[in-house]
Amino acid sequence: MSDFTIATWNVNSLKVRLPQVLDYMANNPVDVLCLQETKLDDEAFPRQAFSDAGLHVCFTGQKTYNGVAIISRTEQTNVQKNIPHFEDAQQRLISATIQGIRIICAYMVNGQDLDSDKFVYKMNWLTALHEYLGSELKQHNQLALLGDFNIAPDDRDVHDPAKWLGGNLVSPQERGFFQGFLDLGLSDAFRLFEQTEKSYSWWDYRQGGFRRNAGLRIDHILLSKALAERCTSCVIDKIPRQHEQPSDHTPVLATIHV
DNA sequence: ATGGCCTGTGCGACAGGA
Repeated sequence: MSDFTIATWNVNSLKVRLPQVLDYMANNPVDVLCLQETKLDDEAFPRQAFSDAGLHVCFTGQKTYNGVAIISRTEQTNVQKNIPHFEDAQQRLISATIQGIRIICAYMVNGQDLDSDKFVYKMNWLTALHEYLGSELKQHNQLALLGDFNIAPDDRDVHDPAKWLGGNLVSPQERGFFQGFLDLGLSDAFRLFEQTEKSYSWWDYRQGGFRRNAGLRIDHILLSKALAERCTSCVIDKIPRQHEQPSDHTPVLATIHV
């Protein structure tokens, strides 16, 4: 038996954060790292830097916006880009099987505002993801969905619930989709364990958000039953958020006894 | 204070993020 650690990190530009990502893989026992907001098209992706470090990688991206990647220490098979049967110009999802575990890396839609066209797109995107997850769970007993969900599932996950009440990222509609994922049989790995209060994964760059711990927990790891039963810890690693030139998100890690 | 910051684009502001 050994530990298998999977993680998710919205890097807010892989071009800027590449040294931090390589450093993170060199110095942490992370077997799989899912990245979001790479903001690079596939031609510009630094594949050589990862292969030089002995890492496997799959990715799908576009210039300026979005973009996702999965970094792993071992081979990846059955790589699938985007959500099948969902036409989408935005590159927000990639799946791969690694050591028998189906890994789905997602950068879910922000939505901007409840009366925005972008919120309509968010609802449609989440509907397509729910359908895809149902189909993937039928084929894969061991499945993990990791990423930037752009949903704070509970008021515990919001630094100032009164200020955010009902707004984008915390609306009943968005939380309904999160609950829908749980209803498929997935578990929020972070809530499998006792956690310190006011634990967040994102802090605004403005107004000293990190210093004041004015954050949100919007980056999540959801595990199928077979993985949740063998999950031994889930933590938010705040150290990268303390670095020079940090991403506004910090990594979330889950360890599974395999 | 529907601003404050950061990134990309591309060279001046603006879009987008959350």
